[in-house]
Parts: sequence; structure tokens; C-alpha cells
Amino acid sequence: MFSRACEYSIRATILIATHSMVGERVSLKDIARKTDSPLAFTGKVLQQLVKGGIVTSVQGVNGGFEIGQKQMEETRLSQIVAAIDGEQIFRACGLGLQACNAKKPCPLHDKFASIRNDLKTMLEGTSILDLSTGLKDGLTFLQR
Amino acid sequence: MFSRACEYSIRATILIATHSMVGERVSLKDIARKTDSPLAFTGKVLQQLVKGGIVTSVQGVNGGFEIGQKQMEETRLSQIVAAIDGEQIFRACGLGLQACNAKKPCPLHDKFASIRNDLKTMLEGTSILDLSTGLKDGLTFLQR
DNA sequence: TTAAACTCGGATAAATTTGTCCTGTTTAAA
DNA sequence: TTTAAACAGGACAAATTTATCCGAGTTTAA
Repeated sequence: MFSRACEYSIRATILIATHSMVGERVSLKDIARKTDSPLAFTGKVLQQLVKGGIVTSVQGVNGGFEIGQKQMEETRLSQIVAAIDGEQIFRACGLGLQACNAKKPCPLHDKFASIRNDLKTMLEGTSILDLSTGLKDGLTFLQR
Repeated sequence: MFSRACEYSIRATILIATHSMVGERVSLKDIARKTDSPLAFTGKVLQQLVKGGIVTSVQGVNGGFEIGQKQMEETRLSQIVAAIDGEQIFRACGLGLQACNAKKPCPLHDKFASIRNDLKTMLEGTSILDLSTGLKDGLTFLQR
């Protein structure tokens, strides 16, 4: 469904949020370890999120990644997905046809659009905070 | 959502069905042209469908691909997807975590499982015939 | 001022997916 | 029986995604 890069970025962001909730930063090293993600590659995708204004990074000793309280409340999962995988997933035809639309639909158009819209609605309705509270409370997990 | 190979295979199968409805075979050449797919690559994925028993091929002059009436009624889109992309799409965790399940869920588990099940239900409830009739009647399209 | 703990970013490598090419085999018809 | 149309399949090439490596810059604290 999502690319690896996107999966890593979501896992990382959720972890960062649980630390930011208690006023801590997380290093890339810890992120990679606690989300079972390749360190250097995760570093790359996190840079994209920094550029996208979704998380903040601080260099130097005691540096790391963090996300503001307001950011984690307001940022939607859809924004992370869009930042890494692009908007295609929200609009693309299920059969890969460029010209497919409601007026000239592919055979799967209606049925697929329905699912795709449900996905979009779900991603737009889910904040980073929503995903992070369960992890912080030990109700959900990020380990492989 | 689906791989290119899977998109091509679905497009090809739908086209084959519209021809089989009127007792014709379609050549790979025609399939590639009418579904805007790369010929040789589409040939490969069609071989997988032949091996999977979803479509039938006939070699030699006037050969081509076909699908039986019963096959197009009974074969579900889910079977094509499974034959090409595997079952992962129906079971995988949204965040790519191997160990994610209902008892030890990832933060997105419930919301994602819901969408994924809707997709599964849709694919299992859609037959090749369902997709082909609209195309045959000129109500839907396969051209890019 | 030096060392250590960090992120940043370019280069490169590995793996996977996508795509092409070419040769062989089968089949029907001329 | 020859020829041409068609699928089968191996080898290879291109493109994309995933992943690693390394040097450089930044910041804190000893």
C-alpha cells in the first residue's frame, strides 16, 4: 500500500511524538532501533519530513528529532503519506489508466474510487497524536 | 496500490473476456495495443495467469488468449491480484510491521484493517464478467 | 580547545521492478 | 511442405526503490 520509505517515516514520526509528549528529543539512532528501521535510510526520509515542516531536527549533542504539541495534533497521516509517496495514492486509477475519470471510467472506477476515498478520509482524519497516545500508553507497538 | 504487472494483467484479462464473450480470441499484439500496455512485459504476466488457470492460451496461427464463460463468471479480481502481487496486500500491516496483529497491534492497525478488509471484500465480490460487460457495452474504457 | 554526539547531504551500491530482445515451438493455411 | 502467425521462455537491460558509506557541519560539555 505504502512504500517502505513511507512506512519508516510514519513509524518514526509516531515514535518522535511519544518522546515529544514528555519533552524529550529522539536521536536517529534510537528511532532506527525502536522502529526496526534501517538507520541511514530512515535519516533520509526524516530529512524530507523536516523539509516538509512535519518534524523538527536539532543538530549537535543532545540533538535529535522532535515535533511540537500543536504539530502532532494538527498534522494528519495524509500529510506524511503525501510528503513521501505523493498525492497519487489519493487520485490514481486502480488499473493505472491516466485518462480514467468519472466521465470516462475504467471498468473498476466506481468500486475502486469508493475504497480510495475511504482510505483518504481515514488518513485525513487521523492525527499523529491519535496514533501516538496508544503507543505511549503501551496499547500499541512499533517493533517488528 | 497494485503493481504495474498487476494493472496490466487486470486490463488484459478484462479485454480478453470481452472478446471471449463473442467467441473470439485476442492476440497479445492486440491486447497490448488496446490496453496501452508494453507488449513483451504483458506477455510475461499473461503467462502467469495461464499457469494460474485464469486465462487460456492457444499457440499458432489464429491463436491467442481466451477465457471460458464459466471462468469469467467465477474468477474474482482478488484471484488475479493474488496471482500477480501475492496475498500480502490482503494481510500486510499498514506500517510494514511483521508482528502486527489484533492482539499486538500497531498504532494504525484497526483503522487500516478496516480499509484493507473493504478492499478485500470488493475484490472478492467482483468477477471478470462484472468488469467486462461495461467495457463491451461501451460504458467503460481501457485506453490510457 | 578539544572531544563527542548529533544531523546533513552527496556518492554509490544493492535489490527489485519493469521492460526489451531473441530464439524456439506450435499451429493453420497456402 | 513450406510459410507465417502466434505463444513460451531465457537472457539481458533499464529504471526505480531501497540501503549503505563517508565526509562535513553543528552543538554541547568537559
